[in-house]
Amino acid sequence: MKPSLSTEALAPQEPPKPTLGWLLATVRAELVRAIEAEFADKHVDLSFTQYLILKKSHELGAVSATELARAVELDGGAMTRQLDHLERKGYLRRTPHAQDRRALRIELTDAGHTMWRDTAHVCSDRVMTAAQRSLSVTERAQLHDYLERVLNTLRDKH
Amino acid sequence: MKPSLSTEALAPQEPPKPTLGWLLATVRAELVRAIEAEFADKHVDLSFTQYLILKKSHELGAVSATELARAVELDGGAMTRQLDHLERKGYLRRTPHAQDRRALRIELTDAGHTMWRDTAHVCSDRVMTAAQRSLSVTERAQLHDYLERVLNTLRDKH
DNA sequence: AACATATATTTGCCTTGACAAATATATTGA
DNA sequence: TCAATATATTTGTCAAGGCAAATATATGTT
Repeated sequence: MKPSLSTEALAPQEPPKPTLGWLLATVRAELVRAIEAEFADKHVDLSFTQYLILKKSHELGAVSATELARAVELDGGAMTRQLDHLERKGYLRRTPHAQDRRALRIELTDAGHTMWRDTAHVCSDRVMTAAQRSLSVTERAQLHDYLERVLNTLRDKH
Repeated sequence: MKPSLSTEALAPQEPPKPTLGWLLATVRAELVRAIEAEFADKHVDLSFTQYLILKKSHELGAVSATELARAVELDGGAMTRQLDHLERKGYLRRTPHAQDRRALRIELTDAGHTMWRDTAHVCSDRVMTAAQRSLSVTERAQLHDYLERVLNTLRDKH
């Protein structure tokens, strides 16, 4: 490689000095990457967002698109498009709501339930468990607690 | 609001049950939002990504676009476009590299240095400090440590 | 009932970033 | 030197998500 352009000598410093912000972004990105890699490995055709939608759909049962969007914190427009994808893949279906003709009833198909229980859920669980294996139970609880406190501070609920 | 479509009664459960993944995503998103809000408040016309570029540019001095892209972990193509923006705003400049005619030398202008030191840096510092105010020094170190360990596990070092 | 307002979904537009192709220049090896 | 290969930057294309407008339907008010 050419001599560096930098005015200062620079060490190999690959991690750009782990600030809290950098750590949060990087750990999150690695988790998403790992889960998507696990999906690819098991020939599961799901993006991370689609995985979140299946998960919430399984948790909540039949709900409207708007409720689902709120639950996964996704924009309504984006939700419409992801529902298109997931419907085309056969994992969920849109049914008209019986009382409210504006609304839909989004629910997993049998294939969707099976995919969730037997595959997607297993993949993500394996990754999340593996990711935390170097932390003791106490440390996991502390990590959780610290992050919640930072979040509460940011949202100003002291 | 209409009666819920859900098959189960659902409590107001606004936080969708804070998993580690959710906490990471949410804390990070809130930090970015808070910093951008602080910028808007101080009439600083910078996106979060642009802020990262100015920061690295200040840290590293004159470097090539590729080095800068690696440093902020941004795609090369995306970097080109952000450099366009930042150049148009007058915060940095592209100079041809003396020895390598393929490469550029990216460096802050005087306006860029001033913006960084007197404004952007101050805004982000205030936010990051405030965010962590509910954690003791020890707890901050632990949070840092736990996140690094999770990251190392994910990247499979040791 | 008629009207104003609120909500559910869809669609269009915009920005962002990843990825790959294109172009220009460097470097290495025969 | 010439060819093969590697690198720096730019550009095109694509998918994703945010936001706002459009459409359909509900709800509340007079």
